[in-house]
Amino acid sequence: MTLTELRYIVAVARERHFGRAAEKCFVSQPTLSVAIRKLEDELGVTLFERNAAEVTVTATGKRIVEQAQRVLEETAAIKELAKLGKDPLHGPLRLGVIYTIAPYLLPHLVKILHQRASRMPLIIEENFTHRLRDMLKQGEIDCAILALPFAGPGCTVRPVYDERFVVVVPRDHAWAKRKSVAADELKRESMVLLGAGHCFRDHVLEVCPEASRFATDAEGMQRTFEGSSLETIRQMVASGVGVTVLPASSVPEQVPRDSLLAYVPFARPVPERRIALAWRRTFPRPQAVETVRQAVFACKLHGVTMLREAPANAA
Amino acid sequence: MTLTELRYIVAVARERHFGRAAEKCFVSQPTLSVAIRKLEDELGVTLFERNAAEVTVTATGKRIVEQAQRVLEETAAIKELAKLGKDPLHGPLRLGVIYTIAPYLLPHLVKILHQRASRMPLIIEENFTHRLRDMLKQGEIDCAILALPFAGPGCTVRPVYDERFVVVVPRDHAWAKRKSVAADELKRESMVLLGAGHCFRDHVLEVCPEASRFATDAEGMQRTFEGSSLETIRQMVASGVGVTVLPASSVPEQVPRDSLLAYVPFARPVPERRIALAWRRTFPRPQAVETVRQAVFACKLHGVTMLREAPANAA
DNA sequence: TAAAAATACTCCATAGGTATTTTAT
DNA sequence: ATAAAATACCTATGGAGTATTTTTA
Repeated sequence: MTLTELRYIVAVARERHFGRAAEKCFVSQPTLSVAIRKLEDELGVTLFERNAAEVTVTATGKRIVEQAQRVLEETAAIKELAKLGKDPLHGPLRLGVIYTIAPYLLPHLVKILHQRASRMPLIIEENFTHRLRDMLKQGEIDCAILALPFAGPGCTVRPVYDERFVVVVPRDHAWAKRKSVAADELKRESMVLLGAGHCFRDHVLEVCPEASRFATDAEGMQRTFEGSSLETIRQMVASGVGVTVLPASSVPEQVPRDSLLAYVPFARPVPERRIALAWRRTFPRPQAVETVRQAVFACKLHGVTMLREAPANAA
Repeated sequence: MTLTELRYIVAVARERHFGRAAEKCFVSQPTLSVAIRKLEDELGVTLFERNAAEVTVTATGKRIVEQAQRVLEETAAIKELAKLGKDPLHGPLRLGVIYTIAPYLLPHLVKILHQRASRMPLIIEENFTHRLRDMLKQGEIDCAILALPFAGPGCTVRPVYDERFVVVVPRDHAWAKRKSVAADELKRESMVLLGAGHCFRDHVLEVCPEASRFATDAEGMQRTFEGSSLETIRQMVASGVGVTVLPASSVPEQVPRDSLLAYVPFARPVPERRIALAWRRTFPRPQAVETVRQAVFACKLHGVTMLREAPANAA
């Protein structure tokens, strides 16, 4: 049984005439006759009664023709689905973002993408880098925004921006009024770090290797603390537990007068992290990804350098 | 797009592996790859993301695969319908019967067919011969029981029984006690005939050509009357309008003691009509028709001679 | 290196064409 | 005699095969 044969029997049932039905199907009359005979043989049923005068549909034929019409309608729906699927900016895009980027980038990104690709809603997955890598591989998300270094199997990775780190201290801290702080000054301070699993924790430890979970001071007092999110850490610093380092995008543009916190730039060389967009090489909507990339470039973030002319691939 | 291709994509979506999917479809892996590539090209959409590691279904692919499954289910229903349609004794049979046979034959016939082919309900059409011929031609009925002569275009006609005619007179008529009446005796009587269109009217007029709508007696009194059905005629005779001729099957087996009518056989040669079963030569359920024919033979009708060994075709 | 899909090619089944015959009115 | 479907026969597309290559983890 073929879809063509079904189209033929529907045409014959409609026209009640092999010749005219053949015309409607843009085939010759013998082609139609043979095809219908073939289908009748296969089904073991006579669908049409042929008369020199006219063609009539048998009772079984009528039922089968109706069913054939249903089949053809359903196949037409496939073509419709395909047509919709052709527009790469149509249909949801599943975007993964690491915890230390999501709350600060997404408000900008979502707004821009909503303007530029309104028919492409974002399904957002906030998670750790390693989890995003797995989800990319499994096809649970389509692309991800995360920090380098990153290597996903079968993934293309393109850097999108560099983000400077900023020192955060309590308002009454000695550094609060300083123009800058050097990285190695941090080792004398009590520090608040993100918990394990966050790549940003590792970045900060690179800047300040002396901090670690069980670091203590000369008197044996604990001097490194952990928070589960950047916002938690910020609150801990505000309450005087210690100092910390945050990515620039998480720093408010205007620090309120009554803020308990002060944000101090690093002295050169300013530590920073490189943020990238990653997606499966095989993901069939590269234009959707490119649209996201361009939207990231359009985000207005302080302390961030967009990498518009980035080289092809980077890892 | 072919049904085969749809089967392929459903298999790949299920197995998430071209090789295994190919096995399930009993084809080689390249065959499957090529077919799916072809469908993707035709639809202009990527259905699957291929990885060395694994195959994942795209968002559009998922929708299309679901729709493909629906198509395949509907095609399976076609096969089911065909299977049902294969049994010639399954599904209704549309049977036409002329007015002067239906009320007397059908009670027997329906009972027998209900026993012999319970899955073949009869759709009964009671009408004039000429109307039944048209309906046969149009495929509005499948076969018909009627009186010869009959010629339908594209029809096979087989005689099934001969039915004697019987004279019917009022109880107090001079012939009421006679053993027989000769046909030419009728011309002296007032007669009640069926209305125009009934073939039985013509049969009776062959027996008694002197009767006609405007026949009058010596004094110019009307002597031919018409009724619209055999039962109406019977009542008119009972009320004393005249005599009539009925087919034997319409004569009650037991005449009630208080009947106002008497039934008198014809003297030889007994006039009779030949009843036949007719159907379109192209009707695809000859066994259904044969079943009806055999069922007619099994009917117990008085004054009727079944033609079991009838010759092939007769007109 | 190994596993999987893609490619190259070959073959044959069959869908479709044209010309003709059969059939029924 | 005519109109319509069936049949005969031919062609070419493309579906399916095997062997091989490419790809990527």
